[in-house]
Amino acid sequence: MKTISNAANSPKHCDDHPNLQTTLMDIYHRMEDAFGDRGWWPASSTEEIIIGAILVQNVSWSNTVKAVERLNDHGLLTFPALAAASVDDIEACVYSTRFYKTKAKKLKAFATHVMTHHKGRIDAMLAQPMAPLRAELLQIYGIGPETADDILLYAANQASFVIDAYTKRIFYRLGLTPADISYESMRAWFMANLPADVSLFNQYHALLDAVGHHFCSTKRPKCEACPLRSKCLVAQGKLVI
DNA sequence: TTCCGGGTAG
DNA sequence: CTACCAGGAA
Repeated sequence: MKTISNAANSPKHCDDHPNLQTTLMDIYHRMEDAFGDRGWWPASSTEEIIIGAILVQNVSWSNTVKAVERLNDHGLLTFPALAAASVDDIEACVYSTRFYKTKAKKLKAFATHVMTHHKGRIDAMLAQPMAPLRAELLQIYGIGPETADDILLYAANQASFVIDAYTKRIFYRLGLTPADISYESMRAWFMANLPADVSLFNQYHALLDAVGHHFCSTKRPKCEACPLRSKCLVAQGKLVI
C-alpha cells in the first residue's frame, strides 16, 4: 500500500471525527492502489487549467481537449487574448464543446474579469486567501461551486475539496452521505474530516472520477471489478438503484 | 425546472 | 442507433 504525504497521515486539523477520517482515508487508499497517480489537472499553464475547467462543464474531456488545442492554435489560450477576441472567434474555437455559445461567453467573462480587476495578473488573483477568492470566483459569470473549487485546487493550489456528480453518487452508494446532499454541505463534510492537504484533495477527486468513470456508472455499475466493492451497499445488494 | 445542443463510446 | 458526458444560468 502506498503512503501519501505526512500531512495527510496526521490527524491535525480534523480530530472531531477520527473514525470518519479513517474511513475516508481507507477509501482513498483502496482507489489509489487500483489507479495509482492520476496526475490531475493535465495542462501546461494556470490559464489553460482555468479555461479547461470552464469548457469541461457537463462536456466530455475529449471534446474539451479539442477546444483547448484550437484555442492554442489561434493564440487564444491567455486571458489578455481572450478578453480582446470577438465572441465569434472564440465560438469557432470551442465549437466542439456542446454549449459553445455559452462557453465562449463564459471564457470572455472570466478573461475580462482578470483584466479589469487584476490587471491581467491571474497569479496575483489566485494568491488571495481561499474564502475571499472563492467568493470572488462565484460572482463571475459561468463559475459555479464545482468550477470554483477546480480553480482553487488545481490552479491556485489551495486545499478546497471538489464535489461532482461522481462524488455524490459514490458516497451515497457507500452509505456515507444522503442522496440529496447539497454541494456546500458535502464539501464542508469532506473538509471537516480530512486534513487540509492540496496533494490529497487533488488525488482524491481524480481517483473518484476514475472510479465513477470506470465502475460506478448510473445504470449497470461494474461492482465486481470496483476497488470499493467491499465497502459499498450496492455491491453487497443492500441498496437497490 | 428547463435550456444549452457537439461528439463519441458502447 | 442511443446514452450521456470534469455544470451553470435563468
